[in-house]
Amino acid sequence: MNIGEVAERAGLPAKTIRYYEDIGLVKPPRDANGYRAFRDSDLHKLAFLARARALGFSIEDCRVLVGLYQDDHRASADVKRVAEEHLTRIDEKIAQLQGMRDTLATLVDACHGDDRPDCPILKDLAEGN
Amino acid sequence: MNIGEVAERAGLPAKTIRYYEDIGLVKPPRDANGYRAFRDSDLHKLAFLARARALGFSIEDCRVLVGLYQDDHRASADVKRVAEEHLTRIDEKIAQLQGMRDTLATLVDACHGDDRPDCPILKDLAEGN
DNA sequence: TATGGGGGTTCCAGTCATGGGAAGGTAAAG
DNA sequence: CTTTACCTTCCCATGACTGGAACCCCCATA
Repeated sequence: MNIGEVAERAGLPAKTIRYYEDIGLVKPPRDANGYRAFRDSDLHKLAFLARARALGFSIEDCRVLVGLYQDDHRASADVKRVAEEHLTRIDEKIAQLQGMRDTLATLVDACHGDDRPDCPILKDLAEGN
Repeated sequence: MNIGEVAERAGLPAKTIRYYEDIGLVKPPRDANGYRAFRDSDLHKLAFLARARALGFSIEDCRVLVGLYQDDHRASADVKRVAEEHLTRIDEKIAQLQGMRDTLATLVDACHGDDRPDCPILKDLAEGN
């Protein structure tokens, strides 16, 4: 398989796949013409990566997860720990965004949004209450 | 005021303030020795920027907001529009994270987390359901 | 046999909003 | 005078790509 087909099937841009090779996540062999010759196992791994990334795992987390995936003697506890830590980070991020959202929504609500200059949004940013 | 004091009072790292000057957000004059000599208005603007950034506005949004803030003839509608667009982006981001969170929480829940290799998390990543 | 199109390749630069650290000048304190 | 604490500029790194240039390769058609 060439990179185009793999990109299509894994749901990743070709650029991203080249990048993943660059950082050692996949190691497809090369054809005589220099083209990457992806095996089924490479495609499989890339699809795995695509899904892990879609769940927000960092590249380094992905590296760990792929390692665990390929290790028949892994302990599911190790996988779970990685996932739990990621879940915690996501929760923190959501909480942070939610805080912004609430403040922002209050301000937007308080703003008339007409052609006059008075604006509680700017007032808040300027004075910080 | 030197950069250290301004950093302290605006709640921004000195590095960040230098960066903001670099991209034209603030333009403090210089003393004879080359030190930045911040005026009250610079401090005020930097505090404004710090709060806008804390609400998640991008640097470009901040540039617009500062411009509106300094324009006595602004229409509050213009401010409100910027804030509403930002609010929408935040809501999208929260929804996206919430989706990840839910999937992840389900998977974590389903994983025994013991020393055996069977793991629904990896299974999901590998097969994608 | 040219030529055109649609693959593929590498390499370099840019994104966003900083942060780290080096190398050096300056000011305040003891 | 020396130490210490600032300040300056400059360049590199981050994460995870994305865009683009310049070039190679394979196949089909006129």
